[in-house]
Amino acid sequence: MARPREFDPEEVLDRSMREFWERGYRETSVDDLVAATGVRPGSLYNAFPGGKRRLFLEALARYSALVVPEKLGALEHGRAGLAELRAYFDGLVRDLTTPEGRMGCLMVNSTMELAAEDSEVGALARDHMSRLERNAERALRNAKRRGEISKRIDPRAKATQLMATGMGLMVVGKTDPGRKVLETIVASAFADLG
Amino acid sequence: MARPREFDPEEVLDRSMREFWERGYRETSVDDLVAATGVRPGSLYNAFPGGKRRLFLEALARYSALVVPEKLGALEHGRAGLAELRAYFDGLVRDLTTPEGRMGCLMVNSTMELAAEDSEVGALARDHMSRLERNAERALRNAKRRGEISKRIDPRAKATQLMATGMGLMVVGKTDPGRKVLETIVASAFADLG
DNA sequence: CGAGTTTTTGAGCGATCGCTCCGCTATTGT
DNA sequence: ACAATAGCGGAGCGATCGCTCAAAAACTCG
Repeated sequence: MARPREFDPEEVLDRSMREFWERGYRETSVDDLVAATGVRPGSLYNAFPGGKRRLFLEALARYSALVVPEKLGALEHGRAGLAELRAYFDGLVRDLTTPEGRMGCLMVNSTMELAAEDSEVGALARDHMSRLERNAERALRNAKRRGEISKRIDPRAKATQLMATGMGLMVVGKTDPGRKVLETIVASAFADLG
Repeated sequence: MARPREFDPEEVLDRSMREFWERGYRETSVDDLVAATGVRPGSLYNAFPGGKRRLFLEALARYSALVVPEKLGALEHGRAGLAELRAYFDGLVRDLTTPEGRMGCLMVNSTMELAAEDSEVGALARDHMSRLERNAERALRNAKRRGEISKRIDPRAKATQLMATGMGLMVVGKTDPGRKVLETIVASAFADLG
């Protein structure tokens, strides 16, 4: 072959993801990425043909594959029930009340910034939401079967509502509203399950 | 005096607001504003000292003063009850299912784009949310007093939840999810009021 | 009609944008 | 050792960014 690469593309993707997460797509310049990764423009464009946008889309995919599962935690498990569902939302609230956690969710940020104009981002955004919805619905079904929640609950509808509640938390969280507000939102969404 | 202005500053503000609404703050260039308003850079900077950012902040204020009341409708009235509260959310759903309505709410868009970095935008965002919350709370109090909703409902907490639900609708709406999803979100949020 | 004041106009400032290209360097296969 | 190959380094491309400024123009005064 030839001269080997001096950087790890996955690490570059990781650092780029962080940059996009902190600043958003448009506000992150290629110079920012160069500074964050230590990889110069020529090498960056050689390793990621398609430039800044492709790098962003791959960073989004990586976020979905690595960061989201971390946030979902036990909820993304077939046996998850009410406790895991609630733990996920409590985790969101906890994150949003820390300084670094206020960057929110890269997926939601990107949805607001780009989903309307970039259909590829729009598709990833839809996938993300339906993933949250599916996990919530399964947890609600398990919870219902185990008697953890009322039989009156419609898992499908409630899962959709909880997904939207998560989205709402991300918006409200951007205004640094204080932990109590966020806790009230979650508590109210869970209040009618009993 | 001297040479009179050839444009109406309020109309310029209106058209600028539309531009920021459609494209967002960063994606709207001064050239875009010049094209949208017909006012050239020199005159624009003369009429709005502080440049693009000040123009944007004044456009935000104008949105809050003119567009938001239109969307709130009868809800922003002292006697509003359950019907007006529900009508507001039905209006949101209706808007989000039209092509032009998918630009969402300028206030929410700006919150996501700028609230974390621009404290002036952050303050306007907080004001906006507390305004929605106050209106919802008053409507819920009226509804409770009139027996339109259960006595078990806590108007404060439920108002906070409904405000967050509105924010969630704006995020979900960006993905063009179909009317049914949005209706489910609203219906679920209102389901436990009875 | 000037004198004085403010607006309009349009060129264009320096900075930054995403990106390209080429000479150099490091590696592999023969 | 030497050609072939591919990544590195970094200067710099044309375009666009937000914004400024001097000169021409349009008004109100005396």
